[in-house]
Amino acid sequence: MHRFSKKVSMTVVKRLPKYYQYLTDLQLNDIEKISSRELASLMGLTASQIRQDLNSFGGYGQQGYGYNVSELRNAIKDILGLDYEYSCIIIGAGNMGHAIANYERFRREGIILKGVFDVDPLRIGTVVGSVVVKHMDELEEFVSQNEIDVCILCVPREVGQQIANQVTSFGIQGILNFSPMDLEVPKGVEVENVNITDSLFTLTYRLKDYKISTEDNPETSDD
Amino acid sequence: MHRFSKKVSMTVVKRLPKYYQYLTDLQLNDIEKISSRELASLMGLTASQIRQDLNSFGGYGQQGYGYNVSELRNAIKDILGLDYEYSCIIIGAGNMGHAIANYERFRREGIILKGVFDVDPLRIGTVVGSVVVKHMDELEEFVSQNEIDVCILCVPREVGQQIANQVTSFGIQGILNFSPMDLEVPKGVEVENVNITDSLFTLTYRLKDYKISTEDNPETSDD
DNA sequence: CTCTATTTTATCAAAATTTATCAAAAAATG
DNA sequence: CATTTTTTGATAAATTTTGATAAAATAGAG
Repeated sequence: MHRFSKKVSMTVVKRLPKYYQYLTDLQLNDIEKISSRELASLMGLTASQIRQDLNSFGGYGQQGYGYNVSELRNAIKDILGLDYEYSCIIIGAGNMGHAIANYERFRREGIILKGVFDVDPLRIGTVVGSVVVKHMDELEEFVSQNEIDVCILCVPREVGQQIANQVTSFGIQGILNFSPMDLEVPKGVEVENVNITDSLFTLTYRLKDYKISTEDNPETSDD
Repeated sequence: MHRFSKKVSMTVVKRLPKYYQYLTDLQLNDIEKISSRELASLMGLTASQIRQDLNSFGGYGQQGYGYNVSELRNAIKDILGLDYEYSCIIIGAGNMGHAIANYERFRREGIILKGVFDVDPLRIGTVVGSVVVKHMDELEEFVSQNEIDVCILCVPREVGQQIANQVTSFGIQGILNFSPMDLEVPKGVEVENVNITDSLFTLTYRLKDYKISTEDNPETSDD
């Protein structure tokens, strides 16, 4: 099996969830096969890129036919690691923590919420997404008794790094980081950032850009 | 006047918010100047890339000195369009809508929340992030009376496209989309997606990847 | 005021990514 | 059953992005 023989670039990996999403939709609509050309038009990519992307994991397509939707979907599901069930905890039971805890999609794909932690006495003991919020003091013992794969960090910037230090020292290897900052983590720990502010700012950039390029005479003078 | 003469790639633009963040932190720590080498080490980039990135907007640095922190920060702030005040509305007053509405950082950078809309009778009339939730039926009139730059979409997948159609037909040009789907929008409308599921899945990919690659070969790579 | 150490800017080379092309395989057609 | 059409996978070409370095400019020391 050559599937994991050569390293696939992160550029390609970042597109995989989108493939997975579209294939899931196609399957839900009882569509059995799809060609790279059709999928490209659907997703707004080039057919060539799709073939190249998919082929970096193995030959899932068939010449003259295309790709079998459910087969390809299953393959990508496995490639994304979704054939495995992940245990996760959420740290920070604020609005963002709530939002994630109640995100149905995560559970459906096998990401199981095992605990929610906070330091605010008003939050501790309340139920968030079917689990009872515990105090951070209980985190270490909890992690030692439950194998936790992923920590979803929804805490303020000021404490993000400190909590990341804690959870990694307890052995957690994956962090989905909603705190608006970069984290320094030990080798072997994977961090994926969701930086809402950064996203908003690229939007404002594009809005401004559009305004300027559509104005005839920009009078931008600063010195 | 070469500043807006050649188009800057999205790859570079996506790094700007991060520069802005780091420069803000430096300024807060009363650091007046910084060289590309220092900033590179701080941010985990190469000095060369930083120089190239910054120079694509203009000569903010000074040879033999480096970059003046507050000057560069202001420049990037303007480049990101943050010299302008944006009016925004949130559609969907669920947990995610709440989370965004209470995000202090947005207001601080000049993104002003003007309204929150939903269809759930239980939510209408409640206060979210200092504004009262209105029914979607009031959206059109509200938008016509208040110039709204950005719509933050926090609604379920099923209604995302339909609501995007509405808001764009009312003249809104920018959408920050938290609904887990791609949106089709008229030309001139800018959409920035924040897809939490996609982020989680790239994390699970990397977790699995790491597991597999360390089973036989305990060599690790860093970026 | 001159000299040296820094550090940007501009340029070029290298690496990575995307797109295009095409032979080979499979399916569809008649 | 031969022929045409479709479509992949592989390779090549084009484009974009990154990294390295020489040239130019500045600060600071003496």
